[in-house]
Amino acid sequence: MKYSEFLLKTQKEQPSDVDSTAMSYMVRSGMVKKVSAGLFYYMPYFNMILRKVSYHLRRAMDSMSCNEMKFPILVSKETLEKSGRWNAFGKEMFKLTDRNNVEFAISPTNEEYATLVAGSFVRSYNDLPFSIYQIQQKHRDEIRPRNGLVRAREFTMKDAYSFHESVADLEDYYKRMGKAYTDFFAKLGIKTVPVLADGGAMGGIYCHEYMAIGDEGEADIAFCDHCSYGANLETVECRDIYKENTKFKGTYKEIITKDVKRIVDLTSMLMREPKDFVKSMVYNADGKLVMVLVRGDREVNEAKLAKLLKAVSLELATEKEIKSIGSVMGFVGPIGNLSKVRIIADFEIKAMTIFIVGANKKDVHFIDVNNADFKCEWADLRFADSNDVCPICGGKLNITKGNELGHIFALGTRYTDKFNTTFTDKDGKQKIMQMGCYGIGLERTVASIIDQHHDEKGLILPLSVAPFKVDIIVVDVKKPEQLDFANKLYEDLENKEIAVLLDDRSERAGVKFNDFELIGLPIRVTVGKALERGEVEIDVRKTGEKLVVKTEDVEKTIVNLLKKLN
RNA sequence: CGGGGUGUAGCGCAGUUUGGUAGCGCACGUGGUUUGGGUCCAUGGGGCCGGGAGUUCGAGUCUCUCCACCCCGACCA
Repeated sequence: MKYSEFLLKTQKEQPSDVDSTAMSYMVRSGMVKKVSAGLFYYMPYFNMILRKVSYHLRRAMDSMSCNEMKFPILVSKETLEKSGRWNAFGKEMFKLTDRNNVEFAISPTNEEYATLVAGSFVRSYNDLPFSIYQIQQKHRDEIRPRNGLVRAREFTMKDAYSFHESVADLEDYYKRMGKAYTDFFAKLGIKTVPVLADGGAMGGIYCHEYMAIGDEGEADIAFCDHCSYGANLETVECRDIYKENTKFKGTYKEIITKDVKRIVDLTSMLMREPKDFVKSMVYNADGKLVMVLVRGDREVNEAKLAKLLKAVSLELATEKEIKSIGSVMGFVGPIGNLSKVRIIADFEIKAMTIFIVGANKKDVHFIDVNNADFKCEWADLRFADSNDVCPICGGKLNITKGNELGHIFALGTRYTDKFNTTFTDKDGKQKIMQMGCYGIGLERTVASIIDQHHDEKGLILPLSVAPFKVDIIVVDVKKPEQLDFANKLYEDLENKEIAVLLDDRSERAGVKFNDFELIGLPIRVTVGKALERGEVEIDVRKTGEKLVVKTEDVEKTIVNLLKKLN
């Protein structure tokens, strides 16, 4: 490709509304342009990188004997209701209606179709296992799109689905797919770690997220120092290591706290720390009201709560609902004449002796409350932090940020049950298939490559994803000998299947050098004044290595450098 | 959905307080200059000042309204 014919416009200035380093480089290097919230133009250079990523992804899927196909993007309400996801995915899906008033969703992922495909093609165990995948645009009506391409409303997803005759076979395939994911990300130069995660709307037996480590990551992940344990922070179990302490039982009394609802305001008023409070929050779980207690400086872990209650929908109660249990918003607590409400407290509260809670009356709190002053169930309801220990071995937990690039699920019969997807087993009996699904977000993957491979001047693309391996810079395009030599080299390299960007623009050398560094191609060949001595210069972006080579040795040198970079 | 903010040239912004010919930098065109690290000089083009309604002799600026986008929150009961 000649730069003069390539639609690539870089910019010097920092874009104003980007919130991540990767996004800033993507905009400056002319890769993407935002159209509206969470929607982007993918400009040619970015599109080429995406194609490189897809290429490696297809090879990874090939290695898993996974068959590429394509599902419709529209899925009917009827189909999604069968799996229960019309509601479970809910507002996250874009929905539309056809001229006959049939409702559809623009698919957020395709378990339903995959299951239907399995049902219609698999007759007996002889057809199993099999797996299918597609690389397709996905649409999600995100609450708030952010972080550029990391949380967009439209994105490219590789979604794969596998079907098995037994759980053992599923688990074997799941493990191998995990390995294929790790290798795939490594091929792109991304450091990832698999962590145990929460299935959310997908459901299933268990699942792992593939997290790219990065300071600007959206998710918190925890690792153990000693064993190989790694998990999304929201799933990390906090052990019940607390002994009930009833020392100051029954000593509580009312205090007036007029117009003070928030804990921060109460702390200054009462000269206490947030951890001297117990927060009481009322949730509506599938229509039932539940009061949840956590220490004042903690946050309720809704994923854990939903799991405990086996709730599909979980929301904070409204003011009206709080009234209905005999309390007042802002002054909720576990002590008093409360009706129709289950009270669940975090384990940690067991050890608390004198603390503050709402008194279920406007402008009143109780002070010096003991955990034995009310009845409740105990459970693990909070987020773990770095003071918690590894739930497997008891080692020290480290907490860091990461971005979820891939997510694999051992679904079991979560979907195949609903669609009655059966096969005839060896014994002649009909059995339900075991299923797994495996996703990767492509744009996020590119963002993580950039996040992990850049310097202050721009990108440093790994060879595996660089759309061009070599950038030939013609210092002075008005000198025919420079242009001729560059053109010849360009053709020779292209004939060897080495993709080249030939910078033949009539810009000053500095502009071309800066663009080379910004867009991050691996090798720069400078055709300039040294050509008079029969020499050109070669720069390696990643290592900073600089070579001066004879014109007749250029090709050989490039081939060798590329081998070394690989 | 709640709170806050911003909409002015392709991009980044000033101008709005106090109404009076729409500006700056980058980018772009032309001429020259320079030529191995984003040259310099001159000159030019480009705007429904987010949309609508109003107040006014006159609105980018004031009022009302709608829209879009951004940030924070959406559990702090």
